[in-house]
Amino acid sequence: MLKQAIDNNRVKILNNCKESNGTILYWMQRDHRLHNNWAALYAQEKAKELDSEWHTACFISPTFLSATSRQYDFMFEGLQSLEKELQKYKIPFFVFVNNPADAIIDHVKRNKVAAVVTDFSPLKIVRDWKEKVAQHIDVPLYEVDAHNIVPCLVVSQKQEYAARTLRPKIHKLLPKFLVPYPEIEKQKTLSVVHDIDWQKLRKQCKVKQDKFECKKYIAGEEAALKQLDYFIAHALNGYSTQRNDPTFDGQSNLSPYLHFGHISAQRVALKIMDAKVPAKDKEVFLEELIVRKELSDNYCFYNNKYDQLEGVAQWAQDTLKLHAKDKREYLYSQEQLEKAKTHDLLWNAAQKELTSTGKMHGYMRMYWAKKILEWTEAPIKAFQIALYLNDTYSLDGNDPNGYVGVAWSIGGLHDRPWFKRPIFGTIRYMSFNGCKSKFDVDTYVQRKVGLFDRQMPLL
DNA sequence: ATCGGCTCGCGCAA
DNA sequence: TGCGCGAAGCCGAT
Repeated sequence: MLKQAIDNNRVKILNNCKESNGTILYWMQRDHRLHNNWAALYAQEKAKELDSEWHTACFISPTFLSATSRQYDFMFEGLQSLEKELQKYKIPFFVFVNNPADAIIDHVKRNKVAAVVTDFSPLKIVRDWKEKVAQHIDVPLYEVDAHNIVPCLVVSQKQEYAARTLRPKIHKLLPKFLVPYPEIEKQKTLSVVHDIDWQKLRKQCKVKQDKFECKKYIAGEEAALKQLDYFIAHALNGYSTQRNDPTFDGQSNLSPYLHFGHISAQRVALKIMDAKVPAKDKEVFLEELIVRKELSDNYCFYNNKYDQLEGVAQWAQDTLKLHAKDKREYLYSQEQLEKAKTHDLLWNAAQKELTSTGKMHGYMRMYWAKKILEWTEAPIKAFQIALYLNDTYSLDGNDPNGYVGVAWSIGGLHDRPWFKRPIFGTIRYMSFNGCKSKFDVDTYVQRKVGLFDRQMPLL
């Protein structure tokens, strides 16, 4: 009997097919890493069971939602470092740029594949691909949640109302799932040797060229681990009080790495728990890393209107409708906002931080999105613009976290109603004066574009 | 500097 | 059926 390394609750079979003879294909979709990856470990385990071997393949869509060159360049950088790691472990690696579903179906037909293993994503487009693949291949398609510590489908079977309803469910299951990972083993021989022409593949992608100069960060697992070490050494101590001060680089800056799966949240959590800092700081960070992040997957999985304002609670939609005709003191177009041309220097600085660094400080993200609601003619329009800007310019754009962040800011998602105001109704309001009382607005505003403190390793 | 009110509804206790 | 309390606040009173 083989040792069962993976909790079977992490695995879901998406069709009714039986395994045949051949290799195991790991369709790496969301989590671009070899180590600390339950989907890769499951592929390895399946291969052992069949006394066979496993391969890894990425099927890159030529376009993806609102992603542009900045996210694709970062992703390709990560995949190139992954290629080297896979070589070390003698795991064949294939990369295709095509419609993912069609490309996988084709690949499975042409090769002797015993089963396909993939990772988990709550996004509609990815679920559609998987459904098509599941129907058109004649071998099993296994889905393994490699992204969440407590698997999204296990922790809750419904859309959760707020963090407070998900939190106890996560904490109850953490001892079962927050465990160290087994090792990936080297395969005996690299059975398929082929060169990947990265430049050619990148050219096959049809994403738009970035309109703004953006810092270039080093992608991949090694860079992510460096960033994590930097955060633990310099900013974790005091995190609970300093994280909401955007003049201070007190955030982990791990979100681009977490988004592309260059680093596993589970590994981050285990490392944070070991750090020698006050318990309160760890607690606050882990709350954000685990509860709030996994709440985003919960929302997107159980609410298929996650990318529209219509997805939020009725009370929030009602209150926004009631205030639809309220006078807007300032009205800006998407283009004015994109170019950071508003009367509010604080808002402009946040927008420039986004376009020039590919990240915006977490606290500013809330203020930024709420002001878009205040300065556009309709809440639906505000939602669309905020999502467009986030998904186009944030390195972690097109992620459940982004959808939920915008829905929280503009649609009161996972939040409670607050004091009535024009335009906002009972959606929580945030003000310039509030920022002024919390941090030094001038220091934040006066930072020149490109000089925001971002300790992520530069390319 | 600190406090209370604002406002809705889930989940649990009774 | 009642009650406590919640993902990040604001504002005015004290």
